[in-house]
Amino acid sequence: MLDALRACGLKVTPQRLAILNQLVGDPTHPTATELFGRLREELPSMSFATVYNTLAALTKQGLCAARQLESGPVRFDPNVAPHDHAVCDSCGLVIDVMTEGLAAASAATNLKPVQGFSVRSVERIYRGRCVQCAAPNEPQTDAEKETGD
Amino acid sequence: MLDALRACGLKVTPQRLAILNQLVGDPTHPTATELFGRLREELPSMSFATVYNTLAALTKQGLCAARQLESGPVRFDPNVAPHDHAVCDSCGLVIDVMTEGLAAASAATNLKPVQGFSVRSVERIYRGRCVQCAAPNEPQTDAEKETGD
DNA sequence: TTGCAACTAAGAATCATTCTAAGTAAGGTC
DNA sequence: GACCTTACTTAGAATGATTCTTAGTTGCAA
Ligand SMILES: [Mn+2]
Ligand SMILES: [Mn+2]
Ligand SMILES: [Zn+2]
Ligand SMILES: [Zn+2]
Repeated sequence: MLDALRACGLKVTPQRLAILNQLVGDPTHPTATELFGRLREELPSMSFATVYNTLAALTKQGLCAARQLESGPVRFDPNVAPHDHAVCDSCGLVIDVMTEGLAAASAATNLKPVQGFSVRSVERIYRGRCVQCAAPNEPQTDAEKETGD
Repeated sequence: MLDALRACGLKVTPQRLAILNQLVGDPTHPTATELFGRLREELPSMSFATVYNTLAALTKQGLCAARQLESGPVRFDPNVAPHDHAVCDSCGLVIDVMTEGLAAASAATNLKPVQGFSVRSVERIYRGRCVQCAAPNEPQTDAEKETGD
């Protein structure tokens, strides 16, 4: 953590360590607001702007990635390796999907120019319903997720 | 146009006809603000909220699609057939990319459940630089696009 | 025609994000 | 270890996108 910051020329501060620790290993693709909420007790004086500033700095240095998978706030991803995402239409859940086999080969193929574009990356978004929400009886809403229901 | 609105139970109003006419056949994936700007002379009294209301109604009825391809405002797409997009890192240009051959087959394959998700659709986003911006001499910025430079 | 639900206009409100100004502290230098 | 410089943090204002509210208007079915 500490080394990762130094390695890319960012000063090591308690705020940055806390944000990076919170984000690393979190597979839920949290928003800035979610991270801010989780860090309030650890660093009660931290400003919201610092969360945005820090996430922007980390993103620019490639320590995390910003993803806009749907309308609403940007989500942050500690997984900077190329991968795809599945997004639940019903509850908003986002999970990583590793491209594999034929798909991976196809992704490589797709780095060929497309209609004049010089392609730097290809990402795929699977939309549908997660396991919870696909179950016919109890579709989980965003509101329910928040109350832990 | 007129029929399309009636066919899905929406009342026909001058505002809706104007918005739909403006959007249909426009391949640039305009934002609500862009559409509002273009319609000001035709319907000077139209409210911004009406543009949003109408686009939401059209989207719900499947007459257009809302796409969040990057951070910033949502873009609207008259092309509701499944297709992919290429987005220019430099100037923001968005173009349609039709999936073809192997890629199309792979897309069909991908409608299999992914890690428990029941997949409704798969979309792909190609990121890179458009023809203008890939040219080494005169990369086109958003600002330049607006002034027509 | 008439009635009413659906629609529109105007502006306030909300949400996400960025900016500004002033103070603070990390980390290199002596 | 004290000092300096500059990057960083804070608080709050500002901006931009979108949604909400309320009151007035209109498409269109009966
Ligand atoms: Mn991810
Ligand atoms: Mn399109
Ligand atoms: Zn779900
Ligand atoms: Zn471009």
